[in-house]
Amino acid sequence: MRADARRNYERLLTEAGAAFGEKGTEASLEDIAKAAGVGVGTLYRHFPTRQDLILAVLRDRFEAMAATARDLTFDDPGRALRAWLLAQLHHITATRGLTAELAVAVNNPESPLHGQCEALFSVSADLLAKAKETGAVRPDLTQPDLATIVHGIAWSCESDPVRQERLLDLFLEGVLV
Amino acid sequence: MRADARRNYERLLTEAGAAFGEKGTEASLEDIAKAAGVGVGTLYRHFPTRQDLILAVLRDRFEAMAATARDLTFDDPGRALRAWLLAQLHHITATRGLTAELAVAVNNPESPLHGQCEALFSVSADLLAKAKETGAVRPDLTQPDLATIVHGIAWSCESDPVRQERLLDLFLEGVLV
DNA sequence: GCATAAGCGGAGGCAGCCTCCGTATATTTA
DNA sequence: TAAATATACGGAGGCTGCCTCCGCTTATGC
Repeated sequence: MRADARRNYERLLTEAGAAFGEKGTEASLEDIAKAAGVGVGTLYRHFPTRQDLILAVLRDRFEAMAATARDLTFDDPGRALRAWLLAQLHHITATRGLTAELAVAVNNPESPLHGQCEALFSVSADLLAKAKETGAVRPDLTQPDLATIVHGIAWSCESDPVRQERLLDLFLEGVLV
Repeated sequence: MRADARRNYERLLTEAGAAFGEKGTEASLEDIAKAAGVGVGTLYRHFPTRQDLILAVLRDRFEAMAATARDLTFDDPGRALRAWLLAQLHHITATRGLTAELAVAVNNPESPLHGQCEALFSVSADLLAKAKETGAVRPDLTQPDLATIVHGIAWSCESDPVRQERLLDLFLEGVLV
């Protein structure tokens, strides 16, 4: 790839992330191109469809999430699991505007991002298995349960991390006495 | 309101509900007008903005939900609360495509639908108070907690009522042992 | 039946989507 | 270093959907 092409690609990705975060996935692609200082033609050559652009932005975010996962410490399995779920919440919130797309990627095996999801799933699955071994969580809990509820919580109070954390704890601890 | 106007209004509402359910809130308004057998002008006179149309559709759904609430039986408070949350899940699922709008109405006091939400909130609040009295739920649980988690669950597995019910029960019972 | 208030509908201006292709520039080669 | 060429750029233009405006139509009251 030519140097100018790579440069434009990066700038488009940056501006797209900002625009999607501000205005949601319906942000004008012409505006994104303008913000990146290129013509629409260039945008469409790099990202033939809006979906391609969205996916490219998400791919970046997945990297960040995978990095977080690698840095997790594994003292108490129950606490480790909670920490990981909380980290996911923060990442999803940082991906404001794309939460719905993220959820599609997670739930739909057809998604081109599903492969990257798998890596994160396996982190969840490992932590979950450890937590089950030590009896920290109920044995019928599954990794998809966790993925789904985390996305549900992240989406339903997208702009309020405090409430997200509260709902996560309610979920973990239960509501019925 | 003239008879023909009322007729067109109703038909537009019906078609809009169908279109939003099928294609989401971005469904073409011209298509909706066509499906209802009227010109776009008529659609825009009745519903000056897309938002107005969405809100009108939701208003209908709220009525249905309020009716469900009135029919609730109040034997065991814990069970009654669960039944009400489950009923909400079903209604939100039936409002497929508008879940996000619904959540906005619930969370944003500025929304023109917030008034109708209040009626439903008070049902939740009553059931919640009763459940607390009998010690069926933890005392720090709030009505907004419930509203938010229900929407999160409904949204995160929009098309799978079985998983919705499972997640609701996980939430109620808790995950940590 | 007529007058008129109320309602209808689609033409048209505008914005954003996406394609296409002439122009410009990075890279390779001699 | 300069020519050759592969690669990339960018915006004009066709298209679709949004929304407004206003001349035409029709229900309703007298």
